[in-house]
Amino acid sequence: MVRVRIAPSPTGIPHIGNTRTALFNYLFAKHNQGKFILRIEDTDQKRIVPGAKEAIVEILTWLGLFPDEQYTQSERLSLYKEHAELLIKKAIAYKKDGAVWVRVNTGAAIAWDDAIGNKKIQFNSNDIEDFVVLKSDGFPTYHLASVVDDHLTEISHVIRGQEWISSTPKHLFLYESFGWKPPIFAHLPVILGPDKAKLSKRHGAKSVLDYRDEGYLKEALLNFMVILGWSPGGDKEIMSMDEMAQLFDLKNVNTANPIFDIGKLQWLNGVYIRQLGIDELSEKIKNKNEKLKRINEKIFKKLVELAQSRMKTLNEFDELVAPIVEEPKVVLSQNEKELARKLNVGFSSIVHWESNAIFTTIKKVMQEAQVRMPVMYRIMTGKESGLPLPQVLEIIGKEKVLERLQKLL
RNA sequence: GGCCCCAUCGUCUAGAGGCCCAGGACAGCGGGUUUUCAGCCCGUUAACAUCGGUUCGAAUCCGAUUGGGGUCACCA
Repeated sequence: MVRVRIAPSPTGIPHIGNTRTALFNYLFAKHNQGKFILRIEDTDQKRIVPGAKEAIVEILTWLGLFPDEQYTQSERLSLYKEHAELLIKKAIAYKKDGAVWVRVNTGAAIAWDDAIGNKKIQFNSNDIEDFVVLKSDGFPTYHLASVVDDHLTEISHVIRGQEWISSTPKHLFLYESFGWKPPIFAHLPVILGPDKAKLSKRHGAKSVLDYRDEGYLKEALLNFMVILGWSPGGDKEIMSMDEMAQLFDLKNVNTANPIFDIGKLQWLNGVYIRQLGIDELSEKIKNKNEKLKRINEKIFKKLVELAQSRMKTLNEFDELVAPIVEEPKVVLSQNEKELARKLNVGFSSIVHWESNAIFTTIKKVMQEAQVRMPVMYRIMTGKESGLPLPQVLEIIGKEKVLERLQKLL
């Protein structure tokens, strides 16, 4: 029975790195009809950040990574204490300054077969220093708590970041000391920033909640994270969660550290936005911006249709629609004023105000003055590009359009 | 620095000895469609870190070098 776990500590809001580890664990569990377990590692009281635990759950919920079981280490303190005492009894651990330390046997090599890259990793136990298992405040350290919990909850595979490789010998030593069979370890390469340094706040280390708030779709984020360091082989890269779970295998997780590339995420987000139906997309956009709920439903959908292929994130809708929702600030040159005057005359004579007629007028003015569309855009919206102009003007309405032109002259 | 991990286009990757003078995707560049910008379609630039082995044959196996990363807490 496959049982995996993620073990976040509530000391911050999960970023792409942590979350990708969660995803890989989840996919591995689903692929093998196993269990996906969430364990909150709140054993460092000083570093706990209020709200972090809630954020972890919120992110997992948003992404659909629902845990089958959940544990919290601060509720299991007696368990760790018991086991620390057991180690003392076995003369493997000793007390010093109120803490319980473990001395690793010297002499023997400590090795395991890592599931990533399918290779053997070996340490010399002489290189491993004594370490604390129970702190003087009575809380366990990660080393003790995770080993005890992984064993007690029958974790079969520990899939975690590569930063844990150097403490794995300690864990293995603990397993051996307790007489327990260790799980299979799989150490995932860490995600690097564009500067090839560890992911920092400036780029990908933003909280996953930030990406959601910026208008990224969970499907895009999930797809992005899964192809960062994993490939099903061949050319496939757009996948639904079900496909990922079906295809996922630790065997083809890459051994090298991938670099976070926001451009690919943006592209993927665009792909998923374009895949959405208009109703669904409208709903998502409205949920992000209350103000938009005031716009007439029919017009709103029309705007969504026009904007769909032009958005990389949901939030970009606001900017695309700005020239319609609010009066743009435009200052025109003499030449542009002349064109505005011509547009004014042309538009005034349109009886049935709709995009085709509007466009005919715009084209006429452009032809006469030998100018191109960006000029027209600037006059009407203050920007040189945007949603299709005739449609935009149709939506704004004849009266309002003429009013705007009036002011420009 | 010690220990450990890693190394294919700028980026994500395919590739598990001959199918590879290395394929796909993003980005870039060029063109087409056109109502600007997108989108869509077509084309294009660009990589096996280096040096030694092994082999009839190496991106693929081995070693060294170089480079990058991780870790060295009563943090996880």
